[in-house]
Order: sequence, then structure tokens, then C-alpha cells
Amino acid sequence: MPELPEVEITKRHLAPVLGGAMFETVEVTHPRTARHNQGDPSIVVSRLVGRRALGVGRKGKFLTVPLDNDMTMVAHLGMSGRFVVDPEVEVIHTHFRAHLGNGRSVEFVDPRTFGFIAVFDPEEIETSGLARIGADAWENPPGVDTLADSLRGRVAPIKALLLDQGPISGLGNIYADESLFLAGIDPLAPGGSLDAGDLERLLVAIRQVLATAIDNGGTSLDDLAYLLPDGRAGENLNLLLVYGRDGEPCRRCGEIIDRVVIRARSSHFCPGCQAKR
DNA sequence: AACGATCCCTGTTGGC
DNA sequence: TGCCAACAGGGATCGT
Repeated sequence: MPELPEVEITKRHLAPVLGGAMFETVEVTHPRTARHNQGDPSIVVSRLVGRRALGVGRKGKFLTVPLDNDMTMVAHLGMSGRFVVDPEVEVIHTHFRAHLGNGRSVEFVDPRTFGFIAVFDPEEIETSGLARIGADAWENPPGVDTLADSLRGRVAPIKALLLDQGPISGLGNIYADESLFLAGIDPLAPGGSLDAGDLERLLVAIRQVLATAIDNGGTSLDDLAYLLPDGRAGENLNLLLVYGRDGEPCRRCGEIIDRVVIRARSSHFCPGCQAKR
């Protein structure tokens, strides 16, 4: 599943291809991929053709491509989206295709269509989902005090608040579980119940989990979900300590990894290392 | 405002 | 073996 590390890797692959390049031709072949531009593919196409991309940025799990006017292309990989650069074979579920002035081409493949590609003007971007998320967990992580401020009084489970992208952005189900395990925090603990020591450990854990995942090419759960932009699988799966390991012994203390459902997402944790308080 | 429930979507998996 | 329900989850939206 694409989370911050996978989106960061995607950004690094796209940046040298898109940076400075002009969109010569653009096709959007699935209305759902254009749903944040009124579900109208022609809006995405007309706003991109002839424009030059200035670079590739990322906030949380959103990719941003500022254009040479005041518009910004925003892309989200959702559950199953990935970009393919200079595709050699035709694949199904390709919903976006762009040929660039530099001779390169970029495709967006997304079987489950949870991802999207949009082009926003400055006013639209202010009301988009991108504007509502918190500081990026990798580039611009909050400090302990800032995180404490945003969690104060919150009674929702810390796991749910991490998934909300509000207090901090970029973590999804895998890396939220991994971070809480490394920090020794019960995923069901109310966000407001965490003290400064907890939050310090959590921020350190998040940094370590993300760094490890980026270094290892991200997490490919199977060969159909997330893949590196060159088509290879990421190698972080075997390094996961709790995600998907329910019923197996904890690699740190030997207790059996448990699973609970929080906000309709499975949460994996070690009852020994992440004791309730 | 905060929080939880529901929905979208398709490839894969598990049970019968 | 074959069929089909259940499952996976990021974010938007809606009800409380």
C-alpha cells in the first residue's frame, strides 16, 4: 500500500522526468481518476496540455506538481495507484497517460481507482484534501510540543488520529502500526493520554520506520499492489515487526501479536511491548 | 468540533 | 474444482 515512503520513492523517480518538461499530450481515460475535477477528464487534460512542470513535491501521501502558470497538478496513489515512466508494455487499468516535450512519457495505473489526478487553481487547492492535512512526517515533522497541542483533549485512539493525517501526515495503516510498536504505545490509547515521553518516543519511532522503509524501497505486500516505478517489488515487507503478523510471536518479546479493528482498519500490536495503561 | 460509520473499488483469498 | 462472500484500505462525506 502506498504510504509516505512509497510516495517519496515515486516522487524521486518522477522528479527528473517531469521537472522542466512540458505536457505535450495528455489522456485521462477514467472519470473516477478525475473526480476532484468534477469527474471530467477533459478538465484535467485541458489544464495540463501545453503547461510546463516545474518539479515534483510531496506532502503526506499527496504528490504535487507545480505548473508554469498558477495551477498545480495533485496526484494521490490511493490504494493501488502507481506511476510508470516510459512504459514498455501495455498494462490494463491505465487511467492517465502523458507524453512530454522531452520525449519521455508517464502513465498512471490504478486498478482500484482510489487514487486520482487533479489540476487545481490556487483557490481550489485551498479547499482540497491536501490543504486539510497536518505537517509532513518526513520533511517537516512536528515537535513534541506541537504534537502534544494537537492531541490535547483528544479521546480517539492514537492509531485513529495517526490515520487521520491531521496531527501528522503520511502514515497509513502499515507504518502507523509499526511506529506505535517501536514506541511501545497501545494503539487504543486515547491520543490525549500520551505524555511528553510517549510523544518523543513516537516521533523517533516514526522517523526510524520511515527511514528504513525508504531505504528498502518501500513495502510491497504482493506483486499486484505497490511496486517501485521500475516495476520491482520493495523489500521492506520482511522488516515489518507487527503489521500482518497477528498470531505470530513478537520478534522482541515472544508474545503473540494481536489484532484489533480501529476505525475499520486492522491494527496489529504486541500486548507485551505495547501494554495498556 | 470531534468522532465513528459508511461508501467507493477490484484482485485475492478462504470457506464450503 | 468451482463459486462466491469476505477482505484489504485512503480519503470523502455524512450523521450524531
